[in-house]
This record gives sequence, C-alpha cells and structure tokens, in this order.
Amino acid sequence: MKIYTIRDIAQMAGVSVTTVSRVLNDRPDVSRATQEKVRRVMAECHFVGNANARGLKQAESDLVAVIIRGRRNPFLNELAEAMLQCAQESRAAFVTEYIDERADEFSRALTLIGERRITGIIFVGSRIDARCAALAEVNIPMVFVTVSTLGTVMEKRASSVSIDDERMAREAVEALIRRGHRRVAVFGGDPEGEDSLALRARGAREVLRAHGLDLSRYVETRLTLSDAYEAALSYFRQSDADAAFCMSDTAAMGVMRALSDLGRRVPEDVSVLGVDGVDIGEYLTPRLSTIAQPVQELARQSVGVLEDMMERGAPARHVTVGAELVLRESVR
Amino acid sequence: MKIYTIRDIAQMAGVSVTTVSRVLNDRPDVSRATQEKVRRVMAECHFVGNANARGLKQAESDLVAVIIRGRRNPFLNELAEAMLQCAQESRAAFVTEYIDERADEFSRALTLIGERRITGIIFVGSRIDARCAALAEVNIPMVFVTVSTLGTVMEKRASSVSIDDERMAREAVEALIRRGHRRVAVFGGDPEGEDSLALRARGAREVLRAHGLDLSRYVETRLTLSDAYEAALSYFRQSDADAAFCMSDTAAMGVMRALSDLGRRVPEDVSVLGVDGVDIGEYLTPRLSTIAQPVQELARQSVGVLEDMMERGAPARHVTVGAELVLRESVR
DNA sequence: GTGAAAGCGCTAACAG
DNA sequence: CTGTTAGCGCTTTCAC
Repeated sequence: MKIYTIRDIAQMAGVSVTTVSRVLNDRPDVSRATQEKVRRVMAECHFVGNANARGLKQAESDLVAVIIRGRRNPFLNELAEAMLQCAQESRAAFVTEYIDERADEFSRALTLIGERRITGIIFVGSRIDARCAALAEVNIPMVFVTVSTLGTVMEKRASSVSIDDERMAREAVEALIRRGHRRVAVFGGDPEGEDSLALRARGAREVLRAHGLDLSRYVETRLTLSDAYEAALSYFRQSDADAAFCMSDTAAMGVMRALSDLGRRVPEDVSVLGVDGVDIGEYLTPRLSTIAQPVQELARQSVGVLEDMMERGAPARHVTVGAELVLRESVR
Repeated sequence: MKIYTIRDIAQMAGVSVTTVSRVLNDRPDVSRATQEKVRRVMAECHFVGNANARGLKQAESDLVAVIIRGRRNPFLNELAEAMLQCAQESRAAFVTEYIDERADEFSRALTLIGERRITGIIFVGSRIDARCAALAEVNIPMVFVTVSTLGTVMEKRASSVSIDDERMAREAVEALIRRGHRRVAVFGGDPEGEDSLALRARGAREVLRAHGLDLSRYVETRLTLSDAYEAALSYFRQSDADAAFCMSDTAAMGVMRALSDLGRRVPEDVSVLGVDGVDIGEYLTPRLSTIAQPVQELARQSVGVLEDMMERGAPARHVTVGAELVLRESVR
C-alpha cells in the first residue's frame, strides 16, 4: 500500500502542492473545478495528510491534551468521553493522554508541550500539590476539572471547573445525620492536601462538629476497589460506625463488599454513600446512594473555559457546577 | 517559557546539531566529555525533542497504535493497561487510541497509518467483519486481541491472541447444566458473525444440544449495563429461565439488576454467569461467577507476537490462551 | 569523534 | 485563483 504525499497528489491532479494544501485545509481561494479535481484524486488514493509534517509546520496549531489520571477510573472515563464529545465542535484537536495515578502528570504535561507543541491542557482528576511548581513557567491555557484551583498557587494561572466539594460533603454527611446516623465513618484520601478530597474531609468535619460529633472515624485510603475494601475490612472489624461516607463510588463499592463479608447489612446496619454518580452505582444491589457529579456540565464548562482562554485570551476562571445528592437504597 | 530546539542546545553547548542529535539518540560515537556537556545543557533547559520533527524524519520509527473499542469498557481497559506495561520494554513506542463502539476502527487504522506513519497495530476488542476489507492492502504487522482471526479473511495477514471462546462457552454452559439448570438463557451479540461472541453462541448451542436442549433462550443485546438491563427486564418478565450465561461481566451486572427488580433472586431463582473476569465482579453481591480471561497473558502474548512480526518479519500467528471458569456466588 | 548539508511532508508568505 | 519558495526541528549520509 503506497502512502501518498501531498506532492504525489499535486502531480496527479496537475496542480501545485500549495493548491492541494489549500484544498486540504478548506481554504476558500480555490476554484470549484480545481477543488473537485484535487478532491477526487485524494479520494482515489485514500490520501491522508501526514500529521507530523503538519504539526511541525504549524507551531501554533490548536492541539489540546486531556490528561486523565487513571485509565481504570470509570468516573474520569465518563467525564473524558463527555469532554471529547463537546470538543468535536471545537476548532482545536483534542488528544487524550492517560497517566498512572502514581505518575506525575505535570512533568508529563511539560513533555507534551515540548514534544507535541500542545497549546492547551485539561487536567482531569488531578491533585493540586507541590508538583504544580513544575508548571510555574508554563504559560499556556490550562484547566483543572473536578478540582478547584481557587486559593491555590495555580489560581491565577489555571482555570478550574468543579463541584463545591466542601459543601457537597456537608450535604452528604448532613443527610446521613438527619437519617439518624451518629457514628459516621468517612473513607477518603489525605485530609491535609489542597485537593477535592481534602475539601470533602473539611466539609464532613464541619457538619459533624455542628452536631457535636467529630471526624474521629476517618479512614485514609486510596479510592480503589481493593484498597477501600481492605481498609474497610480492617476498620469495621472493630468499629461501631453505622454509616460510611466514601469519597468515590468505587471506594463505596469496596466498602460495601467488606461490610457484606463482615456480616453487616447495607443499609440496615450501615448506610453507605459514595461520590461521583457513576452509572454502575444504580445497578448495584443495594443501589448506591451518591453525590452525582454533573458530568455533562463539567465537560461542557471545561471545554468552554479552555476555548475562551485559547481563543480570546481570557484570564483564568473558576467555575463551580452543581452536584446532586442522590439517595438510593444504600442509605437507610 | 521558552521551548528550546536542538539548535539552541547545540549553540549553548558549543557543538553542532548533529552531535546533539547523537546524544539524544544514545549513539555511541560521542566522546564522554561532549556527551556530558550536552546532557547538562539539555537538563538545564528542560529540553524535550519535538516529536513531530522526529516522526517526520524517521519514516520508519517504530510506532504502534493500540486501538481500543470502547473507552468505557472496564475489561478492555484492564487489558490495555497490561499491554502498555508489557510494551515498556519494547523498542517501539505505543500509543493508545480509543474509538467509539459504533465507529469503524479499520478506517481509523488506515488514517493512523497515513497521518502518523504507524508501523504496527493492535486491535483490542475488535470484531472481524466486512469492514476488514479496508485493511486488505495494508501490509503492516497487526494483531487482534480477544478475537481469533483464524478461519477469517484476515487469517494470513493478521495475528490474533485470544481464549478459545467456543470451548469456554461450552464449559460455562456445561457447568450451569451440571448444576441442575435446564432452562439456560444466553445474553450475547449477533450469533451469526465471525467474532468471539458468535463463537460463544456456537459453543453454548453445542452443549445445549448435547443435553437435548437448544438455544431458544437466546437474547441478542449490546453488552452494556443499560442495554443488557433492558433486555433482561423484558425477557425475564415472560421467561422461566433458571440460569443466564452473559457474554460479558458488564452485561451480567445489568442482568442481575433486572432480575433483582423483578423479584428473582440470584442465585436461588436464577444463576448468572459472566465472561471477562473484571475485578469489580468479585466485589458484587452476590459475587459474580465468570469466565476469567487471562489479562496478563493476553497482553504479554499480543505484544510479543507483534514484536516478532515487526522485528523479525514473522508471519501471522494465532495464539490461544487459557481462560478459567471461576464459580462464585452468582451460580447456585 | 564531529560537523555541514540535504531533506522528511507540509504550510504560509509572497508574487503573479 | 494559482504557483514558487522558504523553512518548521530533526535525523542522516558523507566528509573531515
């Protein structure tokens, strides 16, 4: 199978490479006749332009990288899918880049800037921490989704689109308390960071305090099925908690399994509440209660904000979208 | 933030671009001293080579595309992750390319060949059908994972690595029958294709026949949570089936939820058996029985076979790896 | 061991 | 409306 270049096409169509390039880029200044002739030849040869050459030439081509933390994270994948949908209409081309949860997405971003000359970045599911320093000198539009950069070192540089994590955590725990739970366990990440998990921990603490309770039932764990499962297994062996607020649906599933293993029923003995609202949640038995993140909205806004920055040089903006507490069977 | 080119580095290090290029590619013919000097300058500038330029020049760079059908498919994602792991040691660079389940991965492959000059392809979770014709003229190494191309038009051209779908389906249904089930429903895709789902349907049919039963309880559906759920809901409303063999774990989850909605207990009233062995399965209640695909093995073999083809010009090979029937709580 | 120079395929002035 | 020309940043002969 021969791979044709723009030059081959030009020759076959009896025009110059420039003209072919024009047709390729839908430039208006080509006569109908020439255009059709060129298109016909391209179609016959199954011509596909070389992206490397194009990328090399157009230093300013709009290429945005969507960096997703965790290929196995269903929520982030739902979100990425929705973003790519929104990006269809964008003038820019979007490429997804998965990165291991333990890897450093910021240095990866730097590499991407160097090697592919990307002109925009969306960080999906990143944490804001010291590693951000790597981005200090970068001056290309970026937006963080699912985490707010407000009040962090990135505030001025990067936009963010997220739910109000603190408030939603408050609402979640409040709901649990209102339903008679006094011994609320919380499964989350490092409560001292600047990320969304820390905000949720803070929100949970506030509400507990307001009700004369505290965050002493905090279980720090990675939010994976197996880690949350193990954490819950050892925690509930010696705990009288009657509710668990888990900072991701995936973690909640691990916790539910552990409870089941320990002979505790959900929700009769322990209520379980997750975060994210992944589709699998409502297929579980019992159906998982959750704080559903507005995936479409998150996607739409993040792509929109990035475009504003890229096309109109808009300054960093911080958007908060509404999440929804969805009470299903896993909460008593 | 300035983006440095190899030329800048050369200038700063007081050498020629050729030398920098040599260092960049770990060529042996550079003196220790020069090498160190260049490396130091590159490190100081956080130099990252432009992949477009490199890709443009090296028409024969080993770039393989891993085309994955369905970003939301947990099994395929597990598999892709494992493959990328194996690919770390490979000389070739691997890039993942997700494609919608309804899109055409074959024409996408053609485009990738044209625009990124890829030199190898791994199709993850593809179906073999008429669309393959598009690949007829392509002569680059390809391997299909999870589906066998043996006996199809692609047999000579493309390698494949998969489980013995027909046999595993036989084993699955056999296990169900052995446990006293006579009314086995099967949830799968088009039973008349050339893909793995059709093979499974065939295997199921054989065993049923051998036991004086038939495939009349076949429910054709897409193997997603919602589609399988809807299909099962309407099917079980008017069916006396006492077991369901589902051709993916995801579909099995949808079916379990539907059964639960209809007041049928799993496994007391209906046994459910899936395929794939995704990690979430053992966290469900009841724990999902499944035909577990050997993810690591599938990954290792597919990458290995592709490398054999790329580096040694090996002919297409067809590898069958062993799957394992894992009986858990969802089967009586 | 090192450098000069010729492109890879494409786009974008600049002329005509 | 169309063509000529000069690179984008890198690798790779081919000399020295």
